Amino acid sequence: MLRRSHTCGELREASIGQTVRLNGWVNAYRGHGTGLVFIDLRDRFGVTQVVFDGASLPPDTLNTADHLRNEDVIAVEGRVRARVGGENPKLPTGKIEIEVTALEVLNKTANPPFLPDDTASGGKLANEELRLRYRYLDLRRPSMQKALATRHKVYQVTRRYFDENGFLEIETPILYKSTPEGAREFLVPSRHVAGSWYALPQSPQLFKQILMVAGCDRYMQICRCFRDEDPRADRQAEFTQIDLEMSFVRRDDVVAMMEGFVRRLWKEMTGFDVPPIQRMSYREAMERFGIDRPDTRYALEITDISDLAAKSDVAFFKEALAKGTDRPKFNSLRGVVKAIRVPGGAEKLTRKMTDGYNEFVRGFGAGGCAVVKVNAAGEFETGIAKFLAPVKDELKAALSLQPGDTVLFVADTYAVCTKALGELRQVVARDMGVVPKPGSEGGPWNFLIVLDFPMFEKNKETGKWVAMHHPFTAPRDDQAEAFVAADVNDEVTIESIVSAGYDIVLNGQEIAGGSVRIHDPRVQSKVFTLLGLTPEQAKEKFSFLLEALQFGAPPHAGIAFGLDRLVMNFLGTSNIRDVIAFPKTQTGQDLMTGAPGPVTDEQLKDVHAKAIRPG
RNA sequence: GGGGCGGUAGCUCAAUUGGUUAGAGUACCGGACUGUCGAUCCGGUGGUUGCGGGUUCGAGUCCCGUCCGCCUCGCCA
Repeated sequence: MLRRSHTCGELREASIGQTVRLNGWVNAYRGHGTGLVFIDLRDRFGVTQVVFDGASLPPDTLNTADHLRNEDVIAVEGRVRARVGGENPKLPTGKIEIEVTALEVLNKTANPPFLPDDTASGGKLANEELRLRYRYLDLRRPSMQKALATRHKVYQVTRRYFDENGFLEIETPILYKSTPEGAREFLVPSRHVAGSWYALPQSPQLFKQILMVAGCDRYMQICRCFRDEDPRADRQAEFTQIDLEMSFVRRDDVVAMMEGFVRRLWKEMTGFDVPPIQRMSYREAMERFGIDRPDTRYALEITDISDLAAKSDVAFFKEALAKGTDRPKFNSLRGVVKAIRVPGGAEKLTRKMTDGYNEFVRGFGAGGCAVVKVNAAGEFETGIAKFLAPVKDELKAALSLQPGDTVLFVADTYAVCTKALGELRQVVARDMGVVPKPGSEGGPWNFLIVLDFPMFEKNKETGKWVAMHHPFTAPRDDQAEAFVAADVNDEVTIESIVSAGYDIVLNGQEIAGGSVRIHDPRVQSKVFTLLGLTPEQAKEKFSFLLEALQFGAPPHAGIAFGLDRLVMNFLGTSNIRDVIAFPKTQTGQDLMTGAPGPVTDEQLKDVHAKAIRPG
């Protein structure tokens, strides 16, 4: 075999005159069969034009070259020369070509179902189902190669940064014990212990805390996590986290370490200098943006106008406000009226759009979305305009309204209003065209650290308290004593306790989350009590961790980044499958391998399991 | 589990209100062609319209069921 002396991406004018050998795939064929054939030869590193000239080649070589087709694998030997027919500015190698003296066909291809060409004739990629079926062909596309390389670089920067900061990379088990709260788990039957099962980890949470007890001081891992829940565009059942934990630290130490990581990562991946990241409390995020991961690249903030609404003549405002004043904060059934001012919305938001908003907020349980426009004269128009007359001036002042604005109102309980407007805000932002393009080209990177989450929230159906992060999340340092002292039936106080948890939000997307962990047994037992776990039940579920925490656990805290989402941001894609080499579909299938697939009765017998086949 | 969109040649798509033999580009095969770079020109092969059923004189088109893919709600401590 003619083994390569160079890759297909590296030859330049400086190499003119050299004899070289290239290996690669035929990316394009342009033939003048009787005497001249051009082949664009491709590998992971680039494309180089090679020329077969009938004037200087044996006829059979020219004939073989004339029958080369896309995706054939070949080796050529030849001389580098300046392009005779003019440069191709589209290629980095576009100033040179290889005048072939020898050709070896390493492997002819079957006719491929589609070509791995980002700029395919017709301009469109084959549909994703087909691309997943033939993943190895799709991965040959330069943009997919770039995605793999980008992901690789994220691994390298990550390992370097944490190594420099004294972290040990430690692997934790994939075959793990089921801990049934949280996400649904994938299960693996045990052969040795009949009737017992492993679970695949949702995250290495408990192990990394144990590693702190074990004196590892600082741990990191780029680890696979498994959650058997329905996927989304940015979510797969099998995904990758950058997982860490630190000893002898408090909240701000971890947050600072994370901020340093983000700054390093963005600098190395994009050249962007991340400015100091703003902090925002959960409460403020919910009040101003209606969501715990606000996209702060645009305004469109939410304003509570309950007081003014009470003085208006809008019947459904008053109905909503009458819904109760029972509890003052999160998850509240208190009736409120909230509004979003949309600058310039009067012109841009069509009736069809605003009708759509009405439907949209109903999906979150709201009765509807009222729309009022501010005309050139500064007067309210459409919908409920005349019923707002009594508070017209106050409302204009409260929302800083200008001619040409549209105002969107939702009236319902605090919880429903907040959720509905928080989601609606994002739709309106897209409709108004105020969302900058994400990705490394053009759009700003807008980071936010969200702090002071409530420790607990009420489950809507059961009415029971659930941990907002997880049961080992500590209260904020200044809240611990109040928490220990609090009456478990005092809902207002319990709800007001904030945790030492933190999320990092990028352009409205949660890219990392973590917390200081509980190392005080009094606090831990109070948490279990609130969650409705008896000491026996808690021990049953988390025995090894609780036991470990008794033997000199250092104060510790950690965080995990969603690696897939980081890579998505660097590539500017909203499709998580673009950043995973072998992703799964919405039903968790791998279209290339056919997983999941059947197993034999013998295999099942070995693991003491029996399949229930639908039928 | 719910909602939405989609499935027609290897691929990307078209096909009028239900109407004759389901078309185009591309790929592939054959031919022509010595400076192309989405090469060009000529010719050809290629179809269980995802699958099953129904309505109809007649179904790619309408109806029911089902499978697959994508988006989304629930879910994801």
